[in-house]
Amino acid sequence: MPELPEVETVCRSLRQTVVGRTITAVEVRLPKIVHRPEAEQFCQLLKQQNIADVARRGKYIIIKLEAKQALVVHLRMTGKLLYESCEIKPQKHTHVILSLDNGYDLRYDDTRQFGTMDLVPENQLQQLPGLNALGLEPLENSFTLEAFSNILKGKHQKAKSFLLDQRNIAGIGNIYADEILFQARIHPEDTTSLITAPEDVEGLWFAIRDRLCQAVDHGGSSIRDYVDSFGQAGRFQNYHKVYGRAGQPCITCGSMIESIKISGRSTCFCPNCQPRRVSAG
DNA sequence: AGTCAAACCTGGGCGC
DNA sequence: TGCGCCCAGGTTTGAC
Repeated sequence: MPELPEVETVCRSLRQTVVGRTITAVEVRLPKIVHRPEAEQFCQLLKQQNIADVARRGKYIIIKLEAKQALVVHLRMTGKLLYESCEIKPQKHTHVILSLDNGYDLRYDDTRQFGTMDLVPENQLQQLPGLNALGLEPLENSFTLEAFSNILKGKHQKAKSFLLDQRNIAGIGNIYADEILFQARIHPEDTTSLITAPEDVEGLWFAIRDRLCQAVDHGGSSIRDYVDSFGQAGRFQNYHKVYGRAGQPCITCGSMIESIKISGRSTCFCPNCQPRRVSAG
């Protein structure tokens, strides 16, 4: 479910609610969600800590604590961070509960149990596996056309694989990869080495920012599970042009949207609007 | 270096 | 109603 726009929406909602609060109690109901430290120590270390800030890097949520520790949460497919009254009964898939000092809880809920939590000293964030290998942050000012061109240049991946590879650009998942490639009129199986024309490179760079920004503005996309920390669904699914539209006519040209598999991921595209590039010769 | 399949899990949707 | 199968927004690992 959650890609950059959804994770950003969760972070924004958490900033309104949990920053400044104190964690009064911690309950880990499914220990495997907590990677480090071991669950018992995790609870001990979090208790009585004050929440200083909430940040995002790629698809990671970083809850910063005043004692210079950071709680790093990855939602994977079905994870949710919910801000709920402690009087509401925890659900079947509520795995971690942080009780706050105002009668509310910050709860981690995850049907498929793929998500992770790590509590690390803030100065060791850069060593956390996964977080330490992330590429450019696409909504930051540092994501310039030049920086983007430089990473594109050295790669020989399929365009779709390039966008999904978190070491290149952080935060893009299956939905937005398809939407970005449609806007940039690039075939998902074209290798990045074919994307050399300046207008193509700039078009792709622009599409990345544009699709992600638009999605953030609409509170992300809710396909099945995603909600923000208030339990609110996103609205950007209403603006998807190719994702989930296989067999339906293209919004731009009326051709049938096709669905193929690229490294196991379903990929929707318009064969007319996104023609294959052919290498010279 | 790049690609792919499998693994981690539960639940929804489909065909029979 | 129920069973079996396939599918799902992510990441890591190991094999080719």
